[in-house]
Amino acid sequence: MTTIKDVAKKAGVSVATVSRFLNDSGYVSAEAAKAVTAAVEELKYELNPVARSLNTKKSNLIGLILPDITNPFFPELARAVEDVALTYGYTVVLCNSDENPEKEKNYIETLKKKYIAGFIVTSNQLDAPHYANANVPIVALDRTINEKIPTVSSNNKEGAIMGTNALLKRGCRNILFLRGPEELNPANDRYEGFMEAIQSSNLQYQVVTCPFHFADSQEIVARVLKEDPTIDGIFASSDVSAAGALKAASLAGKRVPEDLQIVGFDGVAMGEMLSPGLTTVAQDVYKMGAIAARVLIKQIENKKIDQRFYEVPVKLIIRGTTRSVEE
Amino acid sequence: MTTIKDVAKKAGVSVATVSRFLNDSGYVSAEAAKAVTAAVEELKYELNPVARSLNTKKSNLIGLILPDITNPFFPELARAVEDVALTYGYTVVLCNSDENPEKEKNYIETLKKKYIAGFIVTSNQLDAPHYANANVPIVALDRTINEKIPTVSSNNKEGAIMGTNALLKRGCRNILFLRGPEELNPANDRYEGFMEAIQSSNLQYQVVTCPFHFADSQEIVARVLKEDPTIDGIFASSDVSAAGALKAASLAGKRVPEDLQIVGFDGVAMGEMLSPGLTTVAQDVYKMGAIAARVLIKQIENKKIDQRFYEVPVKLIIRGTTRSVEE
DNA sequence: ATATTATGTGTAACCGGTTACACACTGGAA
DNA sequence: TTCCAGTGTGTAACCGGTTACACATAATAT
Repeated sequence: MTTIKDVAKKAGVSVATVSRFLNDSGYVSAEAAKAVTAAVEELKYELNPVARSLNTKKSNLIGLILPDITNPFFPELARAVEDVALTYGYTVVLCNSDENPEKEKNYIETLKKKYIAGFIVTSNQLDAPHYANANVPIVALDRTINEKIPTVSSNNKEGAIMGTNALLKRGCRNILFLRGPEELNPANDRYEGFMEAIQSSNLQYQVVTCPFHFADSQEIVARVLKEDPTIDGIFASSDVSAAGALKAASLAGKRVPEDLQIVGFDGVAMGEMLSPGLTTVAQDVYKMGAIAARVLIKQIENKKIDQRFYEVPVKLIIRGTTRSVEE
Repeated sequence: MTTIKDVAKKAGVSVATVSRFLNDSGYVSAEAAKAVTAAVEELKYELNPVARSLNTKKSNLIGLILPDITNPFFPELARAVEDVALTYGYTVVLCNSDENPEKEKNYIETLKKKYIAGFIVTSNQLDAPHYANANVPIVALDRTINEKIPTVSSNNKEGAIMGTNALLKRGCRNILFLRGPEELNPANDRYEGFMEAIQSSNLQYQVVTCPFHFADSQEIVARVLKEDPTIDGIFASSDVSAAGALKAASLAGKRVPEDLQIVGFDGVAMGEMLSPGLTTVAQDVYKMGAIAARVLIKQIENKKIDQRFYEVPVKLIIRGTTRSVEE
């Protein structure tokens, strides 16, 4: 392995000069620069990031902390983060937290020892002291914030309004809203949006809390549909729940979308594969991840951040679980 | 930050003794051990992994190279790898290669500079020189091998035989096999399994190549079904293709499973959400990832590896796209 | 009693960089 | 002419560990 010393020797300068040249710090004469460039080229010198880390106390590692990569929402996020990180020369460390504060804390401490450059976090624990005291750049994704931490999320409330209106516009008169878990901030925003839209309509509705889990959702919807057969629209806070609803509906002999219309939230690929295809409020998950990564890197590199909150717009995708609009 | 020197001073011994104690290398008296333990405790000393890496030329980083975490097959794999890595004290770096040898090479080189401990790779490029010359422990996952690299995969051929027989046993007389891309080793093994099973039956069949992609599969199946309406069974080499087939079938007015039975391959969660639920040959993806991680860590830690090939058994999951067995 | 071997410890070099500091030189300002 | 700021460079300390080596002592073999 060739080291900075080899380069210095070959270029006929000191290691300090080589280092200054490589880091573009301090003065280096044109002459020296040329000699160093040549030596680097000739020796195929590549800087050792570990050695550098040791004295700069910095690295180009980014920690991506998310509950569970297995949850269909996160892979795309991870992909976006990794793509952006790569173009800026950063490396992504994957951390599945299972929403467990202990695990999160553990990751943070372990990685801080490696001089990690920053974290992108999807967690409810963001106000926990290990974040506040982390003393490392952080960006919060999807979930809420400690006021000081930049946050990227979908425009959940707006999306919920769009989704609700989509059902209203298509003639639903009795809507079931599948509300997500109360600990989840996005779920609350969606709930708010739904309430706002439905209340200004004066139509009948009901709200049932329902985890973002297929089988549970199916069961819950099956029950509710039996209790109240007049339900003609379901707005689920997640696509997985919507899929559960769709299954429950078809098992209950409801025709979708003729008897019952369904709208999901998320826009995961699976929605397209269902029959009929799932109408949904799609998040631009990739974009969220990409923005989060960029904002984090800006922080890391001490560039000015223009905003503290980034809301990524959401898009209504019409497929087969809703009817065509009544004019 | 407390360093090994602080510990040495407080314990009244030299740094060498502290280091020897911490690494359990060389001789350390009981007395010294006690003093060091106490000092570590009192100062809350934690070893700096970067400094250690610098001279040992080792780290506890594991690179996970896969085509695209967004592909539903991989998150579970990643999860398993990360889980196992965590319990052994390793950290996982996520690398999306897009099956691009240049990107793979890049990751390998970048990470080798960080003294990465080893790689888990899902790639077709495994014989490329940058793997052969990588000079780092590697485990191949799902895809094939350079002879020398330990490999973990599903029992694809056996699985294909099971899937085919499931259709045969349920009375299919004209089966369409959706073969996966020819570059993919698992796809070839599945093809082999299908051929073996079907040929010993003397029944009619046809094989169509079809990417692991929903919309493409749907289109291909729609066309084939139109050309040959007597097809009464489809065995798809992936669940995504099976989903496409299911959609095409229902759009073509075929009743599943009455007129047409479908079996997929993979066992992704989405299969359950379809209507009817997808019968499929399920891989134990988590297990594959976990085994790969364990085998890699064994290699890293110079423990003996008992095998070179690990075949993880596959399981037939019967759901609604197949009929009950004719006795 | 002497030669080995095993045990225990500290000093200092080293891993491969960065950077504080000292020093030299140049050119313009006073 | 003198002073100072700006430019350019090298020496050596330092980041926080590991480890080769030298040395001392205790235990065992001969």
